[in-house]
Amino acid sequence: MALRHQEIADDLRRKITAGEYALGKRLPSEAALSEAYEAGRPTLRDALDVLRAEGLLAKRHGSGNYVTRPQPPVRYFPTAYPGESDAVARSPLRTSVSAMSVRAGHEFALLMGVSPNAWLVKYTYANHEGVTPHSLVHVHVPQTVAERDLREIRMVHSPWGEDVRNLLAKAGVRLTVTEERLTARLATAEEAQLLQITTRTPVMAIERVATDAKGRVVEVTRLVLRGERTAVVVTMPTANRGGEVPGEGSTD
Amino acid sequence: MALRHQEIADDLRRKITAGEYALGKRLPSEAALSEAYEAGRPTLRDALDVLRAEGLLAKRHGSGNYVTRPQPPVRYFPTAYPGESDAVARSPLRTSVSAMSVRAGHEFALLMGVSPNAWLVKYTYANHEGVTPHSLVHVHVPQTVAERDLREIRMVHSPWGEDVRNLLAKAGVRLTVTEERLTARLATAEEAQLLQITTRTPVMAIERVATDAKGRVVEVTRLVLRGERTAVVVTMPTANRGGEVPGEGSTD
DNA sequence: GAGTGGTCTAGACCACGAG
DNA sequence: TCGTGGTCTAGACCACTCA
Repeated sequence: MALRHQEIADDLRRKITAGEYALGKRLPSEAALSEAYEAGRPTLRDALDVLRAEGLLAKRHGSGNYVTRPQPPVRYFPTAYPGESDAVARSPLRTSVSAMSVRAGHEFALLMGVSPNAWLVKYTYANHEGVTPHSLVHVHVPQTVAERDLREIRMVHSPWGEDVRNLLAKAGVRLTVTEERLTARLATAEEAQLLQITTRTPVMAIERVATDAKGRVVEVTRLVLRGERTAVVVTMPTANRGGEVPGEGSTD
Repeated sequence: MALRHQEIADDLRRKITAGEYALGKRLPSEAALSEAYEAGRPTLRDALDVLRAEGLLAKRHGSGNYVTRPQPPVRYFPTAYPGESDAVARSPLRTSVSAMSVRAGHEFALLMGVSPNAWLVKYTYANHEGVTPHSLVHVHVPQTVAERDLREIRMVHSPWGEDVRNLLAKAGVRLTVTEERLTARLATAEEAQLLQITTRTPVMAIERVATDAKGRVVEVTRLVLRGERTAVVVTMPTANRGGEVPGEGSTD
């Protein structure tokens, strides 16, 4: 069963890659296209959604649908180390940071093993790719883990909150283990508004929990990244594996 | 600006969590609900999509919308080691495997540094969570990297293709580095059909590339996992970090 | 066969953006 | 101001499920 909006997407994709609709040019209006394809506008919009997800189209509200080329995605490396923190120079993102004090609340209390009334410092990173919002980062640190004021961030070394880790390091906090939990889901209504996307756009949601030598959770960070504009890269050496096939010694 | 389908979703969520619609019970039909809310059916269905993404609803074509509870997501660990491969016992997934020989083609030729005409062994893993398809895994291995026949897999140790790594290990191939590249995107038409989801469902797409000591790429695996049913967990020791704040020796 | 969800058309009104 | 995309209603037809 061929879906109508897929058929239309296939035809438009062909025309785009054939150059019939040139790079940077505006497509005919959705009304005109839906008439040309003898389709309803929702159906035609579903077709455009397919091409947008492929990076071939960009929508501009009030202006039109424009032909684009897929761009290489922004790369996110789990637990990037300070040594790599020229990341900000290589990153295509512009980052702005703010900080405020908040109460832990039940959710963070559970995660961090503190009282729900405990004070946290919450850093908010907003990353933009050109003028387009790309990702949101919220870093939470208990106000008690460092004696000096953590609120001050002079220079952004990474879009992903690495500066807070640097501040923690300077304050003598040694992180031992960082666990990251990644899911692919649709944007919530709030995220959609902040990232200027719709709730039908996939995002990569990451929860990062860092623990110090005493087992205390000293950083909980939540990241929401535009899914189709982000690649999470995990590189692991396989050399230190056991090397044995389990349950089979030399069954050659 | 409050969106109508969000308002309806909020109201339905309230009724579900309040027990007005009990767990396991069927909701009124979409036609009835759209009339009750004085909304169009597409709008009502958008509202149901929100609740489905939250794990509160499950759709059954021809039957109805049923109240469910969010289940803990399936966990995927990048480059799980054979030592952990009782994973299959802990996993809630049922796995079936098949293998076939295929030509590399241009895409894999580029990735693996082989000729497009080279033969690969392609393993396909289909994972089911109960009766629901959860994920698809395609493992590609050059037929030349191992002398023995790789086609035979006697027992599944992991839903993610770990068995192939075990076979490689037995054949004397030592993997040194594995890189995984993760993105969140919408399902393609083909994936949607195989996973019994719609093309508006987010998936976690993973490309895994394993290299041996000689720098050869000996395994390329593509995984497509239902996004809202999967958590990728990355745990990294932070102890072996440089520990220095870059560019600032003792600027205290 | 009756009822359900899956998809589509037709048409409307609103919010945004450029001239 | 006017054309654009964003959202919504109304109604239709088809495919699937189950009694």
